[in-house]
Amino acid sequence: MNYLGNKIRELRESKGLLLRQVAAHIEVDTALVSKLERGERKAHKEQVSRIAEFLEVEEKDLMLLWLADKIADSIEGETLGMDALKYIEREFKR
Amino acid sequence: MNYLGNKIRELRESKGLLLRQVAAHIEVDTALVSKLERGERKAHKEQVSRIAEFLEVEEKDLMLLWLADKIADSIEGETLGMDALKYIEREFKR
DNA sequence: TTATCTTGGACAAAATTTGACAAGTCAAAT
DNA sequence: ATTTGACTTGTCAAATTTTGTCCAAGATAA
Repeated sequence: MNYLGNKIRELRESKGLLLRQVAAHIEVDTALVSKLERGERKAHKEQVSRIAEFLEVEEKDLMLLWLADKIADSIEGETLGMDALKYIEREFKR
Repeated sequence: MNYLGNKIRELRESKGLLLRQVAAHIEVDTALVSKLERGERKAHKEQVSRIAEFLEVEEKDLMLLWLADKIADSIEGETLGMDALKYIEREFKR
């Protein structure tokens, strides 16, 4: 899953920014940012913060997507995925 | 989180079985089974299958808990965890 | 073309996970 | 008090996964 990457790309392009500008801001190679946007690599929490800062969006908004990706990845291809989600939600309500 | 480990221990003890018997059946060290039950190590999918077989419960039942642990671990300590869960569920319904 | 932006692949470095082994605790039995 | 059996804990190297860079190649626009 790649909710965060898609969002980042959308934001970046809507602002007319280049990969290398984002890369410079989070101090990594341009290729890596390309991979983050396409979901080929996972961003670190810290990187998400800095990207939010650079793209001028609420850190919380990106962090939510970052977490959503983590969850989605953890159950990808699992038939019981949905059941497990429900189970967790029920358990958390205690 | 350790839904699976707790369940395994509960089942094993209710049947009066020993760690080393489970260990023998899934072909690992006894210490490892101890760790799996206490959540210090994560079981492999294949190991879950064999444990279910040995303890005579539906594989699905244990697999659900195994997945639940994965999800729980992926969001542990995250304030936005619940929001992310909801987000994923909504997305999945499409 | 030429310049600029982006992507893909290969790779080493770094981080994480894994499971065995040995030593440890503890309680019950002898 | 010692032994025995069940379980736990610490350590460690091996295996696996993840990360990020470099560089070459693909796109795209001017």
